Amino acid sequence: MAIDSGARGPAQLVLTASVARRYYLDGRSKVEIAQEFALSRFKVARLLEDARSSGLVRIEIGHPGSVDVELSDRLMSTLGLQHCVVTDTPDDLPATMRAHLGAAAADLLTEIVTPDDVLGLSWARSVSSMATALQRLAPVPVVQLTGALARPGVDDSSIDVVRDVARVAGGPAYFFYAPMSVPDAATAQALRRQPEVAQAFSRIGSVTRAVAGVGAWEPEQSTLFDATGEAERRELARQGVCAEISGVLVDADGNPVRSDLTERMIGITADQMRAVPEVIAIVYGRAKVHAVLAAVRGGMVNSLVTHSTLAELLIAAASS
Amino acid sequence: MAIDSGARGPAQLVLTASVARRYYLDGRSKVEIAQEFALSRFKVARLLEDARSSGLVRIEIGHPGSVDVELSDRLMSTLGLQHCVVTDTPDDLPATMRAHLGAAAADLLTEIVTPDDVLGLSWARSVSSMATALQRLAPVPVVQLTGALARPGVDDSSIDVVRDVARVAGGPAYFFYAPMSVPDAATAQALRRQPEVAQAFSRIGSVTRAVAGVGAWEPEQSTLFDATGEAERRELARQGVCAEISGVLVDADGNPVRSDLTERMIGITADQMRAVPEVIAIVYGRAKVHAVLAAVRGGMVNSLVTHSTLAELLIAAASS
DNA sequence: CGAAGTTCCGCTCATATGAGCGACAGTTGC
DNA sequence: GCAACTGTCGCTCATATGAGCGGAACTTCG
Repeated sequence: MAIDSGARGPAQLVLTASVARRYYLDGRSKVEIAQEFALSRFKVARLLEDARSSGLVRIEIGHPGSVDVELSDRLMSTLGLQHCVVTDTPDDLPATMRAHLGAAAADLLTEIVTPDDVLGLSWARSVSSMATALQRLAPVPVVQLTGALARPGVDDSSIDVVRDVARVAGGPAYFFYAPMSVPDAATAQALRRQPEVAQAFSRIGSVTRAVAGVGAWEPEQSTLFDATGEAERRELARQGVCAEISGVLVDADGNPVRSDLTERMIGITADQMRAVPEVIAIVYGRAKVHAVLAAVRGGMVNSLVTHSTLAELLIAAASS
Repeated sequence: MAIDSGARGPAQLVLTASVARRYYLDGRSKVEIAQEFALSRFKVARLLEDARSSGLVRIEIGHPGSVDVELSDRLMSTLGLQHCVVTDTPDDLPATMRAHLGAAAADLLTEIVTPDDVLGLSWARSVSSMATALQRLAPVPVVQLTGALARPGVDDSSIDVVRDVARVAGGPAYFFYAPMSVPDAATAQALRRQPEVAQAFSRIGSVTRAVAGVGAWEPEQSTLFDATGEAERRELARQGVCAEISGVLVDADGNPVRSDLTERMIGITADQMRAVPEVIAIVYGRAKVHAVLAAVRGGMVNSLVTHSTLAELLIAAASS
């Protein structure tokens, strides 16, 4: 009936509360409190335990901003991430969410990038949103990790993400104009030999932090999927492709899936991506649960910027 | 602008929250946390300080019942009381408040009275309410401290408070039937020599805990005031009478006021009351602020059972 | 560029604290 | 009446913790 299991009567209750106030709010030591109330310090400790377990003292952790720190923490430890930022952005328009998460990711990047870092950027709309929101960055080199994939009819005007970010940072930019995938391996080979491309690629090994999006191998859930022919999509799906991270395809366990397409891609390879110390993915949408899990399990991604809904789903899926 | 002064970015924020959760909610030690996050224990301590001062960690003390523990604590330390129970009873009908406070006082008494105590009861409606609510009490002697003062037209049917409480306790009752005040000193003298009265009075010195009401020397604020002739009321007011506790009259500083009436009272004296180790007063109503302060200052009362409104007023008045 | 703050960090050492123990009192069941 | 049980208390001793310090990195001026 009574919720307060510890207290036997009002005097006990008030005493416990007094002790708790002095300890938790006034910051006095248990020894001091014990002296003040003529109790043993053990008694004080037991009263405080009672106060905690009976709910007389309630401790809450949270903050007034848009970051759900508790959820971020849980997601971080559940997936073993390096960094994790979960915003409580409502699940409305993709563009809105992208903007929110982009801003959150920009804040994160501003905070964690040091002058010793080398920043890699993949081509994704969420990365572009981040670039837009970015206002300050340590002076680091910025390296383009993949070719661009402009979708017909959609002008993102954001092929210059790398250049923009480098301008904010005040560091050198290693970028190139090339598509993410081409029709045949020979063309890809040729492109990779282009001076700008080759120079950017030569820097990939020294990248210390990268930002990418994660796509699920489904319609509308990956720019690369949408740009790939139907037959090839199906073939790749048959081979177990589950997620696409900056052009790198992995199956549900996070293992890279090699295929014809791999040869025709202009961009970072699976091994190179795994070698980057920190890859931050900006992801949103319920549909991407398994793709994100795959990317994390495969070691492609080790930090996340996402929203509450997906975070909860990820935790649930990872725990089962 | 930002309330969280401590955190410089989302990563810092999430880290601080994680550390705080492990420390405050999971009960891990700072050393453990330091190891887990590869920080020095000092850094952990500083993060926790930040978390506290920035409001990321909020600690509240309160409980779901009717006792306002925080206010009780503050009133207790402000007035230097032994015990204090403040309920958040709304200020409605006096009878309702009396019943609530009576129940609270009964709980308090049940809790703090030990078999070694001797209990003294004064005559007051609030004490009667307490007796009604009392359901359990250590087997102690119960001593009547004053004569009764039945008001014309009000049948309290509670002249037997002492007998009732003693029955609940299972201890001996020392009670008598006599009025609180009589028209002349000689009659008072004679009454005091009555065997029952004398026997009860002889126990007053051994009383260890007493329960009383506190009256303000104003109309409707003291049964004794209302029962006293107008001339005498005024004369006593002129002498500075501010409060009445179980028939004992004190001025605003708590000093006893001796007068004709004193000689004509049947009950405990000021000196005897001050000698009782713990006198618990049950008081309600905004009008009694100064009376209660006087009673406490004079050492007549050293524990209080009251309601939030009066408690706040008492704290405000005592602090000024 | 150099000097004077300013902030952050991790150290030492005295103190505060917790785990676990045995003593003791009150309760229960025979 | 007595024995087992239960809950409370305060102890010891190893560990956790805080106050205050000095050094290093970074800022801010001249």
